[in-house]
Amino acid sequence: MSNETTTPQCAAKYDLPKAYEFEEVEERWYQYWLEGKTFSAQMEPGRPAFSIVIPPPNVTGVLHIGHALNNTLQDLLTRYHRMKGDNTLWVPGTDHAGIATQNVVERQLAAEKTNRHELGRDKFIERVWQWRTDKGGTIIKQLKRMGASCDWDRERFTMDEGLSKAVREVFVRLYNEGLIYKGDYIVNWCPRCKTALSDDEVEHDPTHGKLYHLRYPYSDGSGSVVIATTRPETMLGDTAVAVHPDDERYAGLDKIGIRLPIVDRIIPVVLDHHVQRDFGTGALKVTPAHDRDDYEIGLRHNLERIKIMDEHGIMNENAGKYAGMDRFACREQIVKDLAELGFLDKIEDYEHAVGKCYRCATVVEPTTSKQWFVSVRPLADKAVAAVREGRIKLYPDTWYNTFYAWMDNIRDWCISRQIWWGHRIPAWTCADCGEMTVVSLDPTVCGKCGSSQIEQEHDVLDTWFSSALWPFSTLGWPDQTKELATFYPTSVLITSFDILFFWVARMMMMGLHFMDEVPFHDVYLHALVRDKHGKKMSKSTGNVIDPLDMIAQYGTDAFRFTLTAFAAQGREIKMDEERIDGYRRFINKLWNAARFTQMHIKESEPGITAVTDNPAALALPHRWILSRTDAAVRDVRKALDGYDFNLIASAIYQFTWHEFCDWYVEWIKADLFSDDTAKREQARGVLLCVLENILKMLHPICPFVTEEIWSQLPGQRGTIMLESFPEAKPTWQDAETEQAMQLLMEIITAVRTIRSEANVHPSAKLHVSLICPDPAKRELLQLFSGSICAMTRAESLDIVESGAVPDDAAHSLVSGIEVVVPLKELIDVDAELDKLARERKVLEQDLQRVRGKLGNEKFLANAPADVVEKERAKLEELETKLAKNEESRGRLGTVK
RNA sequence: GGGCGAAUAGCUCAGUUGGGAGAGCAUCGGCCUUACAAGCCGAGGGUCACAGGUUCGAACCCUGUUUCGCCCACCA
Repeated sequence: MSNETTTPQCAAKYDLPKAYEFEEVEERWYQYWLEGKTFSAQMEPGRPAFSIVIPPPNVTGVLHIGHALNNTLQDLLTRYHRMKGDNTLWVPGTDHAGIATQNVVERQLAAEKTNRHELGRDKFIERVWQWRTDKGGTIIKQLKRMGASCDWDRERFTMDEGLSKAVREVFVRLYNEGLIYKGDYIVNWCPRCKTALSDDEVEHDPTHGKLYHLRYPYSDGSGSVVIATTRPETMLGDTAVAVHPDDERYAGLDKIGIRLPIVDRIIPVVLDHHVQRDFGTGALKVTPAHDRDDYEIGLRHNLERIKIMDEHGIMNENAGKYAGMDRFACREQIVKDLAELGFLDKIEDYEHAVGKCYRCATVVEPTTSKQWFVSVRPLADKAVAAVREGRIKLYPDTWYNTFYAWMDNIRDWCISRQIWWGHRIPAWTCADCGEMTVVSLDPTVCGKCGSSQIEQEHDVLDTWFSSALWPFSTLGWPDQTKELATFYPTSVLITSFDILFFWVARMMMMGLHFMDEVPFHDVYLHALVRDKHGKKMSKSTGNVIDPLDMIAQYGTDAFRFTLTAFAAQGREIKMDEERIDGYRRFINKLWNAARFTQMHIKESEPGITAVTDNPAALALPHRWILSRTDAAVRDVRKALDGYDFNLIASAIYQFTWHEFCDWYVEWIKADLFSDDTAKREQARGVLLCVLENILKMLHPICPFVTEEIWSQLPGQRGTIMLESFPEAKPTWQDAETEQAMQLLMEIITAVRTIRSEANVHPSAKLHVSLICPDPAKRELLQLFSGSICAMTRAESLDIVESGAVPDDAAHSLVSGIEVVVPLKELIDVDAELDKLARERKVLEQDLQRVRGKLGNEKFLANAPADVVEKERAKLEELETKLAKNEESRGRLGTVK
């Protein structure tokens, strides 16, 4: 053993065990990387930079398979660019997740038989921070388990001091620009969370409900109109009935009016184009305080807004005798009462979309309330322009249409939330003059009159408000930092498509507005991970795959490889555990290829791979594998640069297993055991070189196993993480060599097929003849007769220019070469005849097609010359094959 | 209602400027062969959803239909 191998690795050199054991390896290497600060970014403004900000998981989160996918893709890009030599930064962090986190802590309090109101606001906030310190680090630990190479010294939290400063700065500036306003509008209200929700935070679930048909009498007693509703309790707040202006059924009704049952209020009939004449009876009850559309109708016709519920979803004093009832209990009661009074026409089963809180699934109640809004139109226009001009690119490109459509219809963004955990709105109202002071530092007096009687807004900001600033707030904005100069705009954002509008679009708006520059150049939107049947994973269905289970069972690398292999653009991901196991086998295969390499190259031999510098001097199989390596490198780089993650995985898999292991390693075994030093040297040098290239290409996907193997290879080695990523090598490209190898491989496969079909035991020695009229090919075959014998386990090999095929031989034709294997009594004549008959059928079909083409004058006239030439060559080959087939059938027929 | 996507081997999917249908897994047969039985060698298997059209030529381009999935939307 050489004593040069004194590199202070994190493990001593050892003979690799027969199977890869990932548990210990993963733990050990992650620690090594952390201690070596290998993930740290440098502040070098000049150098090409690559930066990603993590989509911050909720601080309450635990790693689910979507995180696993998302972070695997980010890590593999980060590692790729780091190896390419870019100054690379991946910013990690978590989101304070207002409602979600508050819910968690409130549940804790409930278990302690108390609640936040008893505790008071300050104590409650303290309690949340405490929770964050104790439990908030879970997902970060899990990301480390995934191998994430984030710059952990730069971990950020949306409630950090720095980020909070950014939030206030943005709020104040937008307010001063008139882009933030406060007003009484209809919003989605969650009676459980007791807060307003933005439109995006409401999910519409198809729900089985009832459609109630209520009869409203005309005020003059001359008749009645039937209206339909799914929420009959809201009739208590009705202030009009609307009909379409052109609806002749109700002509003149607007002059009369309606006597509202139970309430006994006279309400007007208004004419509004919004009403769909063909729905129900074409008459619509209007409750401006509890329905968005009705709210707008109300604005158009100056209708009174009567709120009939409080913030808990309990009927209020305006509900008269129903006051104090829960909204759903009230619904039942009111239907009963209307029925008794004869105002209920009928009840139908009805399936419709019901809006629910995305956090707690409570049915939201549209209601009017005072809220803060962002005027998004001017901000959205900038974002749309940036995307249209190609300054931000979306992958896959199918998202452009959806993006534009959504941005065109965007409504103002309700940013106030009536909870405690979050960034409190920096606005103070003066008790004396009533003016509002909006400043970034807490004021002591009113900005208008100087009074000290000021009180801060109680509401906090929507969580997505701070997330929208993430790409620049994490880099130190509003200060002019080196980080911003070096890493903004970030390179790419990788996220799930379901937060394209929650988050991605808003980052574009804020980034463009405050940095005057896009927040990222590329956006890669990946799919949702579903189960293997394509169903959404959910706890209730019981089809959830827990990433930590997968890691424990198959190892992080196998899991990461699987996620990468599944990540095809525009495809949903149907996760199948069997695939993970398949890729675990792949990693084990690689491990064993490394073991094999290590067996032959134990000691450090600097310069052993120098043989690859002059490929022309190498024997054919070496030239071939180098040419194939070059092709693989080009494929992998292209796929990486285009975010075609599935192609990265398949290119590496295919090359490693089927070209390197199956062909190359098998082929060079004889050389590795040879007495010829030169032969041995070449084989060892190329073997090691190609393995190294594979490890480097694979490292971004499978960081652990590649690092472990790398450290066990001979020579003084640092971490593979900081090696340079393989580049295309034009000197390795060699089409002629690939063609020659192709021919040899086809011959070998032909012999193996004959062998297998005739059921010849592998230990039974064979004699093979090759009839080859082409002198150049004959020379090639002669040169590699040893390899052909070894790969087919043939005892002897004759290569002749011409000759007759013996009666008892199996044979096939490959590229003009006749492969003949005399089988004596081994041959199964019937089976052979069957096979020939099948082959003949195929040949005749092919011939018919080719002759048809070549007989078509239009084809000859219009098709490119090379295509015609190819068809001619094909015709010739098919004719030869058919002739040989006839010959064989005749011969075997006589044997029989 | 509008938009987007998908339909190719038993399953999951490739198939990038239109030119002889591929991979992995599964299945079947044979093998412990100087790294790997977590392996090796070989085989079978497809009317490229359907119907038209363009073209010398279509899995691919166009039109329509069917089925499935997703997103958006103010039919109460």
